[in-house]
Amino acid sequence: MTVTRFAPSPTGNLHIGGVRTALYNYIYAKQNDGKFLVRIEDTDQERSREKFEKNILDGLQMMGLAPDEDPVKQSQRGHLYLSAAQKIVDSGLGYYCDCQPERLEKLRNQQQKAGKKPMYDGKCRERNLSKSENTVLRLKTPRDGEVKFNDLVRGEVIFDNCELDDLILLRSNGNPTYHLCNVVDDASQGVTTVIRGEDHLSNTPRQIHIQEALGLPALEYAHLPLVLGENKKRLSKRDAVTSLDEYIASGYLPSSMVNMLARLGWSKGDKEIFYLDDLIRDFRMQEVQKAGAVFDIKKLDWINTNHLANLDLEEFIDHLKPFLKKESISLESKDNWKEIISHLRTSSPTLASISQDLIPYFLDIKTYDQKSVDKFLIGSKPLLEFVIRQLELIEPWSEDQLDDVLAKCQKDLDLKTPQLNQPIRVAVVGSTKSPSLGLTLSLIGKEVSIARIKKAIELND
RNA sequence: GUCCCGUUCGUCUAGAGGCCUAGGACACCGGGUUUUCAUCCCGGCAACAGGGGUUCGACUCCCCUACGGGAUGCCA
Repeated sequence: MTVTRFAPSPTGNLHIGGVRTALYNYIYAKQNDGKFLVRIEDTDQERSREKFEKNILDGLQMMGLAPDEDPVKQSQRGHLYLSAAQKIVDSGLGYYCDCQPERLEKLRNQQQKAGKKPMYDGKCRERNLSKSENTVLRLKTPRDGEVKFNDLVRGEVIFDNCELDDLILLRSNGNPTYHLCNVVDDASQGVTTVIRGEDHLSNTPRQIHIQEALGLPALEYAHLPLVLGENKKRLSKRDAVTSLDEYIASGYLPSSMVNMLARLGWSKGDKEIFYLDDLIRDFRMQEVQKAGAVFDIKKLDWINTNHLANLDLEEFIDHLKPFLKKESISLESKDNWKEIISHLRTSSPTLASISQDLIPYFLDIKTYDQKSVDKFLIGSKPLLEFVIRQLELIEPWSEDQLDDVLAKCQKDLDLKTPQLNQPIRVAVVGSTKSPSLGLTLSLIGKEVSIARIKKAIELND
């Protein structure tokens, strides 16, 4: 059975690169009727935090990428690594080394200066040292030959063993290193396919050597191209929003994030809108692009617009509610809230900005758009006074009636549509952004509309 | 520095030797939807990194250069 895993280290909040890795792991497992597992790689005690672990797990849950088994934590399986290390020692494939960091650093510098690849020189390889307080355990890496593995996105990948040195398995403090843990855990969790970022490509031959020393079966790999920022560099907190939470807080739907991340580095014909189910059906790891891909927020906006539009009204409102709360908008404060939402739901690409757009329909106008005021409100006093007199007569206050009256005003005043409508619109919603004017006024209601136009007139004085 | 991986419109990509006058999408620009924003529709702009091969023929195969990324840790 195919078993994949997502193995984040809890040293930060779940970031979108991680989400993509998890997503591809999840999809691949589901496509093969396999299992998707999560492993928390928290061996870095300095930087690992419980809250990050929670954030990662919650994030996956939210994205619909829940693991098929309870996540395991490396910090709780120390014995596994130690016994694996012992096995390597016993089989003579590892050795203790007491070379000091200072010596190693000097060595590296020299090698680099000489134009060579920095590598441990194997000084202790045949010294047969036994374990002591400041020895590390190293793996005896084969000196010649090559390592081959199959990569689902790159095909066959080959590394020369002479490029690799004897890596450290156990630190001098006795703790296992990342590579050892990783290999041991993949084996113990029954992982068959390792799907991870391209930054791990050159780690792979090292890990294969550990597998071989432990007599473990070979795995299948897929190294994903990295998610890049606008600067074409690996997406980093420094120059872009990286954490999933922030995207969700801006009002992007989880399904939009899935769609966006899946489409980054992969495509299927002309199709652009995908949901998780579509991906499980259509995605092919072999079709994944080899080069890194830039994360384009504009494309995300467009995708989100589509996903939002595909929601039915009830679902849409459920997603919108937390954002309304942030703006202190309560739907119940208006009888016609359903009507308002259904007309405004496509106003902006994110739930957060839609909520902003909704403010004038539920609360007082918070801010007037200065440009709109300058352009349309200044000098509009006579016009607005005229309009108010007409509006006050309207009964019932319906879109049709409003359209008629507005058309009549336009004729009476001999104005073009925007000349009449824009000042009214700005007076009523604070900007030029709103549905057609008759509809806008009907949604806002007679009393409030007239009050706002009066206020706009005062503003004019 | 060394090793590895990569390189098609601004961005995401299609393209597995002739179907390519290089296709789609986002963005952008212009037009339309009885002249607000958004939506929607129509149209436009725009790319095979460069140089050598191989071949009747190369975006597609090979080599070199350039550029970008990754790895070079007792981090993961």
